[in-house]
Amino acid sequence: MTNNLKKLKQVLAKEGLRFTCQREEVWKEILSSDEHRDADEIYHSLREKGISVSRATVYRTIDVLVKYNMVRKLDVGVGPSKFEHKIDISHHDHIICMKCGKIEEFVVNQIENLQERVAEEYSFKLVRHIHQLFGICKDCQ
Amino acid sequence: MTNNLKKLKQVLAKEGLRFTCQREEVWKEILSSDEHRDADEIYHSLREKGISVSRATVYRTIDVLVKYNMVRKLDVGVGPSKFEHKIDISHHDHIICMKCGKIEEFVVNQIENLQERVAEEYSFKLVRHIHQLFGICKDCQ
DNA sequence: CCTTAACTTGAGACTCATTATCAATAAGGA
DNA sequence: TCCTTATTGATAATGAGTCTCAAGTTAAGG
Repeated sequence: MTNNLKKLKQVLAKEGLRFTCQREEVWKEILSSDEHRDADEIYHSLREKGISVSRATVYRTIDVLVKYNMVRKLDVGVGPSKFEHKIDISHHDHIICMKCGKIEEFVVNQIENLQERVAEEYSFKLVRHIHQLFGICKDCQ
Repeated sequence: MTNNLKKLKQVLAKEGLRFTCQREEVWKEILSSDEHRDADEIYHSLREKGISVSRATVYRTIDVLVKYNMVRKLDVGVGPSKFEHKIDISHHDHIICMKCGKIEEFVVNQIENLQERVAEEYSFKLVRHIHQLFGICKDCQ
């Protein structure tokens, strides 16, 4: 945990930003769960814990965390983006149920490698990717 | 072309919707280009041709076309969604330049197959997928 | 510890893509 | 043609996310 706080400080320093208790709280809140939550859920969770942070600050902090690869932004096709921290989490993509919204994670290394090859082929420097499978889960069929 | 109009009529019938000249014009407009355009671009292109269709109708028509797999919705991460028709177009995914917005298309059959396997593994009935690579293209590096 | 300049915060206004509303209009079956 | 019902379009509403700016904090220098 202290390690992750250090990470936040480093990142803020690198960006020329200050370390504030709000940014610390947002980061700790995101770290505290492995769920996929949207900005508003994170905001309300902080509020319920009696921590006063504004919605704007939640968004602003998440932006930095996403930029430095500490948080992943998940565009689920409808409604607000979801976020998940990437600490001690190995890379994975998502398979999403179009009926109930359930999100499962998957990894196929072969796909990861093929993506790199595609980027090379088109002379792109690959920064990130979105790979989401949408379907109907067992419970909803 | 007549074939594609027939397709529109069939789809509308299946949905219990009426065949109107507005829906016809929107569909023809989308078919007329292989670019990735957003709803507003499609709307304005119709306007410039002297065809009077409202933005609302453009969106409403696209919804149906997307539902019936005649048009693909492309969420490019920032700004409005882009659309492309899927007539006589083989399946492909996209690699997008984060700087200039250039969109290239790619296909890797192996990836397609692996996706099917993932869906099976998680007992999902696969409906669609998003697979987008984001990076910096050669010209922007 | 104080001062100061610069950064950050928060509340709410704002943006912009998309959706909803609803009166007027058009489609298409009887 | 008439009549019922769907559709259209102008515009209002929505909702996620961003911007604004006065007031509050931070931290570097003295």
